[in-house]
Amino acid sequence: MKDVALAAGVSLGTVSNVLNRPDRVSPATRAKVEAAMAELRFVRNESARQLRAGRSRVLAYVMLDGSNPFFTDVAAGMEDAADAAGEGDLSLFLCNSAHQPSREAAYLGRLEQQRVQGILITPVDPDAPLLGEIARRGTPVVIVDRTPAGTTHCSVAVDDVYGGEIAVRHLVEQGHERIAFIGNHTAVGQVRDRRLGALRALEAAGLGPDHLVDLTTAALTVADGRGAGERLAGLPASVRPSAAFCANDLVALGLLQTCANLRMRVPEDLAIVGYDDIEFAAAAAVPLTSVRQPRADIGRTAAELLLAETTGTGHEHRKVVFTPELVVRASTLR
Amino acid sequence: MKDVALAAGVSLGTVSNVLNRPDRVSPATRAKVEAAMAELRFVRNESARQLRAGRSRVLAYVMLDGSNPFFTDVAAGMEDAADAAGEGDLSLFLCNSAHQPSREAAYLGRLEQQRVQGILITPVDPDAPLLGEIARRGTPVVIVDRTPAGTTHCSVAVDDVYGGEIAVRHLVEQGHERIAFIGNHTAVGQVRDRRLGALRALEAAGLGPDHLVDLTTAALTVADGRGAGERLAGLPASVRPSAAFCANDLVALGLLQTCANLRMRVPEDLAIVGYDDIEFAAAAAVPLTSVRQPRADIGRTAAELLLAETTGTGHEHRKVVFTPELVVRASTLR
DNA sequence: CCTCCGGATTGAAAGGTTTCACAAACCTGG
DNA sequence: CCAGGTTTGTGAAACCTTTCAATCCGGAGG
Repeated sequence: MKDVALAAGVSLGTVSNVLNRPDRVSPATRAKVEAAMAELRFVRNESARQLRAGRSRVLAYVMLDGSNPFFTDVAAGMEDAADAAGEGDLSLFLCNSAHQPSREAAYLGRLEQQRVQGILITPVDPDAPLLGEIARRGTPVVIVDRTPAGTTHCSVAVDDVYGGEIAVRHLVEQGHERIAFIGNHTAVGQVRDRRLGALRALEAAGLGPDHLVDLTTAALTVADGRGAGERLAGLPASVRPSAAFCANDLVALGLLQTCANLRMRVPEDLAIVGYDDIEFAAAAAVPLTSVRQPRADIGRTAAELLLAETTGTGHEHRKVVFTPELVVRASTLR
Repeated sequence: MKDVALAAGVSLGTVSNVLNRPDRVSPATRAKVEAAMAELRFVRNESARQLRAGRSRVLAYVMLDGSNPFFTDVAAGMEDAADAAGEGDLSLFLCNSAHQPSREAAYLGRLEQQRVQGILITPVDPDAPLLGEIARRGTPVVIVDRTPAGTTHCSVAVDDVYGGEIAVRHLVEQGHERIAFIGNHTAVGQVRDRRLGALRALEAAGLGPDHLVDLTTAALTVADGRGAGERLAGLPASVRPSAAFCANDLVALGLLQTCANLRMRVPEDLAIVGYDDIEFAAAAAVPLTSVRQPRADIGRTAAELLLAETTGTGHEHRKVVFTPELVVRASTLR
């Protein structure tokens, strides 16, 4: 900027004014300065800018799994919200923790040091103390697609119990009485909630919890789905479920693939319900019945909550919960 | 840092030493300083750090399409390379241009102002002058999965002509003589090259260019594939191709879906070859024959080239070209 | 002709770190 | 006990902006 000022024959302050308050400077000077900037190939230094101004124009989304289309769709919703709100002055950076707590922590540290305007995150563990600390230190954090126990952040999630419920209710209505649950459910969290919903639906139909057959996987990938499919096929016919409810679509697609390999017909031999309704679910071997989450809305809402927190005064943390819906396709309709 | 220095009873320079050269400071003082940092919840200010130090510890990948698993897999390869090279001191931020030149330009501007260490990009237009300007101004740029005409950057790409060639050679070997090419080929670029390879394979088999039937799409999405499928099905039997080579897997999956809807059997009525071999290709309705690109290697190599450029002295720009391979599955085997 | 006003421009401080020359304290061996 | 060397610690400059009070200038009003 000093060089530009020199070249244009004005003071440094004027160059800054051209950049930040162009209306405060006469058209003639502005033209001179702009010419000098072009001439010298001036590029603003964002570090200095941010250091002095104190604020940053960057949001970040720390995704749990960049290779799962669900999260990239959520991210797309955030981008829309940021574009709409920021008047081109706001950008969203994506970080992929790939389920690794260490990577997640590294990104969070970096973002906090960078003094980003706010952090959106689908965390490995929504109750990790680190998230609360960051929020307390002043960087707003919004939890996406998870529900934290505490009240230090806003969050946006989907009613997973209800999602599980409608999935299994549908299967029961189709006449299934033994249903596999395929996923990595733990004591808390999303997958547990989906399973809980499944149990509720069974109960509502007068079927006990023993009608749910757990096939536990390590994670929720296509490969896990394939493995679970093989285990399922290996069960004796007397106990083998006639339907499977998968904790996400990747697992369901893997399961579907195993079925194709083993010549099990879907839905005749096995009905399948997935979760997330990613784009590929509709294009699958047998188009997949799935529980649709409003992906873009989740992202958009999360970004809006974050922006409200950074701009608004007297902010109250909110927990938004969306309601999923069942999309019925061939994989459950005989 | 001033506060920390005060609290620990040392000078500001010492605090900096604890942070940057811990071996230069005695264990006792270091402990004092670290205690003060913890007490005061000190978070380093990256802007000031970068302003003074001049260097940044951030790489960025500007993806063309975040919702295409191909690019997220490429990004994963980059992350691995960054982790390996940076000793935890380097992070990769992802930006999604979503095919929009304006968004791409906005990200590039932001990244340049941020003085990131380097930019990886799959550009909308690999020959856009902006990229050259950025490189000339000093931010290294590596072009990913595209081949720029000029020589201002390193680039990593895949031999698309060869990819098209092996795809269509395979179809010809399977006895197909009229082959649809589904994609948005233009005067230059990737899709054109794949089509060119297809023509070569036909020629090598003694079949003229009229044996390739162009079904042109607007973009390369699943929806485009569906649309192309409907057009293809509408062709009179006399001219309808018996096989289709799709410019990417998303298109192929869309096509496959239309086939299922219209009761066209794959591969009996229509053989299909995709491109990219994304994970979902194997899990599709009929497992998809596809041209596999070494996605993670592309990303890894690109990041390594970028890092070599930033660290090494006397850097020469290189263009790395990988060779794709055909993965044959049920969609072409009758 | 003078005063006053408003818009345009200026100059300097401030923001939080790194770096480097330098000073202080300590240790070694003679 | 001292010269010389090593280890620790210090202080100030520099990095590039933004911001704001202060100055300048031309013109309108009296």
